Amino acid sequence: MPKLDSPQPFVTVDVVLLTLKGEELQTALVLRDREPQAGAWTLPGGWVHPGEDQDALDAAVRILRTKAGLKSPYLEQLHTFSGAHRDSRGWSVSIVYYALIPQSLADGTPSARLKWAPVEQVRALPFDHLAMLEMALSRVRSKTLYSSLPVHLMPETFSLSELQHVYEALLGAPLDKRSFRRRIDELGVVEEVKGAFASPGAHRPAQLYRVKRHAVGALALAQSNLGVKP
Amino acid sequence: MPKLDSPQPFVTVDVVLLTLKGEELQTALVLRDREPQAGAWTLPGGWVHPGEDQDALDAAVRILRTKAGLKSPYLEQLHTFSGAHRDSRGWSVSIVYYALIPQSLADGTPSARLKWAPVEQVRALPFDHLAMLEMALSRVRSKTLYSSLPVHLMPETFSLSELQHVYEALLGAPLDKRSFRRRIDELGVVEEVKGAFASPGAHRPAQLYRVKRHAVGALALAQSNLGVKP
DNA sequence: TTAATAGTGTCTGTCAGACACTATGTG
DNA sequence: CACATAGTGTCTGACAGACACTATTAA
Repeated sequence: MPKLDSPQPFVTVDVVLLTLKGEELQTALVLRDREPQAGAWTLPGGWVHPGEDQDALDAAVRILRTKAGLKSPYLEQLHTFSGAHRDSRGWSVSIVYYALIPQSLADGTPSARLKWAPVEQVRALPFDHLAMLEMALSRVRSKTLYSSLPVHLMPETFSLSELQHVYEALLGAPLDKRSFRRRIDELGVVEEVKGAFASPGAHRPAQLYRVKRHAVGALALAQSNLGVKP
Repeated sequence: MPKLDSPQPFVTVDVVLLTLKGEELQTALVLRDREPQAGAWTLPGGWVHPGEDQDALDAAVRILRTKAGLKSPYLEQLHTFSGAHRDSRGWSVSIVYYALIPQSLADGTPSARLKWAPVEQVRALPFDHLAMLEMALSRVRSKTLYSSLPVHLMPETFSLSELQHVYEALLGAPLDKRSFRRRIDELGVVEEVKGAFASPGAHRPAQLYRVKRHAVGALALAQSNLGVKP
């Protein structure tokens, strides 16, 4: 068992919870109610409850439920931050997850203890929470280049143009419509909703799509760019 | 501070240490000397020592040093495994790293308590160590497709043909020589060793290369395949 | 009819893969 | 010389990006 000359690290879970409002990526912040950093806005997080949580993912789910009133969004482990000095209470470990939710779910989380902040405007956070946020943003943007991750930011049904706008907002660059649609089609993660169209103005209505059930992670990297022979 | 109705999780670090012997990827296993699983071969790991380690990476470095006699190979965080049942002693967290070393370093780790096992022949390991090994293999193979990660398996100097054989061993598929050399050149992580050639037989000697100092991670994903406009 | 966005047809430059060719050592 | 591997020149099919074109609605 552990060395007794010093206490064991304590273990927490933090969650970078992201949504897209309009063209703007926003992150959830909660008001800390105890020291250290009481009264500061931080990423939602908390202790692991060994009696209650099966594992750290379970703890992340519980934290999303209790701090933001959300259940089962896209949730994935990001990184584990640890060290003697990241928290003034001593040697600590934070297993960090990131979650993506559609705006409709984010709007259903009104609370004095939770707010949504545009990620570009978050310049400082307590502990090492800013590094966590930045790593999550980097991961999401990187996955946007080659996967269908951003579909988790979309509402139940959406048009391909709306999805393209989301990709463009995440990448900060315009995309070619033809290439975008080809790629989304190839990923095979969305399907038409037969007969459903969006008509938001004086123009042709758009076919609506939804995420396929049991859609695979769609992370399959092509065996290319290295000369892999078939 | 933590809820006192149950003890806090305990925190360990495990390392998937990989090298390539010939065409065969091998992983380091160490003999456990205490319960549970005393006498079993497991991944090298150990408790975090809060008084000694600055952070978990520091603990991984210490574990490599004390269990394998190695220092500062390529070392990167892989994933954190946690839960109530993965270790019979209770709710536990393992922050897992993976490391790559050249064969010459691996050969310098002779010990009755450490052995090298071909990864394809490892069918069972205690705790959840097999899942850790499999995730590390998956990560290494995936990064092989688009990065220069495998250079860390190479000796100080090496020819491009040798490097290609390593890539082929990792991917389990033959690569096209021209495409491979183009790609390695584009990655810009190796440089010629002027005047150094390998002459292992009755044929033209090969230019030797080494990893560039301060070579960037070379993980820059191209902004392509989505129609990103310049 | 106009305006505005949805969606498609199709060309073209680029480049990964294929592969033949040259280069250069040993025996 | 033959032989084996190192290294290069170059063609080609596929495909990402460009972009113009058609489709379809509301006003």
